[in-house]
Amino acid sequence: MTERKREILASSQSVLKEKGYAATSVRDIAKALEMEPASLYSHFKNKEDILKITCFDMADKFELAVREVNDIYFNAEEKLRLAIKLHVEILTQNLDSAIIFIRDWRNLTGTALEQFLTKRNAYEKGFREIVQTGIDEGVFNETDKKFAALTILSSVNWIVEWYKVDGKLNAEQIADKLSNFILSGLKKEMI
Amino acid sequence: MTERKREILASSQSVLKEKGYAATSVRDIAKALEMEPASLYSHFKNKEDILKITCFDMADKFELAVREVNDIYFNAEEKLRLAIKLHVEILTQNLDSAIIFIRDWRNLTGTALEQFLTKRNAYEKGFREIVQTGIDEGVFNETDKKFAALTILSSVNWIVEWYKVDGKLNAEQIADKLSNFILSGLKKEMI
DNA sequence: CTTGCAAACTAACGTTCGTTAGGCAAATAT
DNA sequence: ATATTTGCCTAACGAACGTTAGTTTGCAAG
Repeated sequence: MTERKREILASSQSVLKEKGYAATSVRDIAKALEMEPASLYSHFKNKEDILKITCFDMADKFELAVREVNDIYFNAEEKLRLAIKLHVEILTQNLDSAIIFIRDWRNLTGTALEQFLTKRNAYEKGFREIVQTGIDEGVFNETDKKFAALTILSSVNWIVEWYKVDGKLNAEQIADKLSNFILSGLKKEMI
Repeated sequence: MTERKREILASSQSVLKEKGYAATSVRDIAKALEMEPASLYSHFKNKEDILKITCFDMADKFELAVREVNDIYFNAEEKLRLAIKLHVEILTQNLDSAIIFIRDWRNLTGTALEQFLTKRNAYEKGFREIVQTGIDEGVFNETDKKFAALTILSSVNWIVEWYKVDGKLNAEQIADKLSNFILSGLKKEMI
């Protein structure tokens, strides 16, 4: 990926995050770059290509992060805290892409959609494994793993709806708050 | 609203929820109804009208529910459990509309968008008040109310992503699970 | 100086989009 | 029985869509 392509991608993502993939035209994207719509096709195969690259880049980042966490030998609480921290960091450091990843993946078609779902599923499985670890260790309440993992991910992903880069909370603080919120619900009370 | 209009609206929502508002054409909607695109305009002002009605109907339902909860004198835990239960019921009983409400409201324009956001804000405020009640009563941990309310709502809204009408969990069971998950995180430990 | 290449351009293609105008038939109201 | 309304139709509009073909520009390597 050339420097210029990365530049164009970043601008495209900034435009796409505003109105969503389907409601944004190639002409909108070109306009923000002060170039002709046709010029974009020197860099990208087509419009969906931009979406594909964005979604898969994000999916790769998340997949890598959760695999890393599961490879390291921590206890479950540490694992979950780390997973949430890495997730929040990826979200906040790539906010435009993250918004597109979360909202617009449905516009992928054909095999791209299938592959995306496979990747996303692997990621969710990673979270479920963390929850399972906690149950095995006896520190998390027995619970529907899938339900718990999805609930956790939904809370975490939702931050893109309100996170502002210059807000008063940084990624680590958000991750801490969220982890506390989630964990004290999941953790078995040790009386 | 005539019977026929309601019928067309329901079918439209069923189509819209699949690919999203922006990616769905008026022709797609008409096709599902086995009628001509132009005929839709006997019932709706334009395409956005369908989105508007859908989003505002849902917003009204939610707003009514949370106001009801806040009017009734319950303790905070009961209030939150009831609010979540009502919310889940509204979601699951209007799944098509709910999906559109959650995913596609951004496609509203002008004053409709403003009014929608005002309504949604009132709803979130209702949730925040419940959290506040709990803090006042000393049964919820002191916490950023806005943060807590948004996190709760995100978990609850996310169920539209995996809820299946014929699944093994009904609305009440989902609400119970979610409430337990959320509440034991929010509740102060009484040792 | 020439060649090669990357990145942009102009022009336009065929398609699909949301929407309107006007008419026709059946149901309903007077 | 007649008038009105409702619900749909056919036809078509202009605009916007994603994309392609072919060309020009500017820079870097030979």
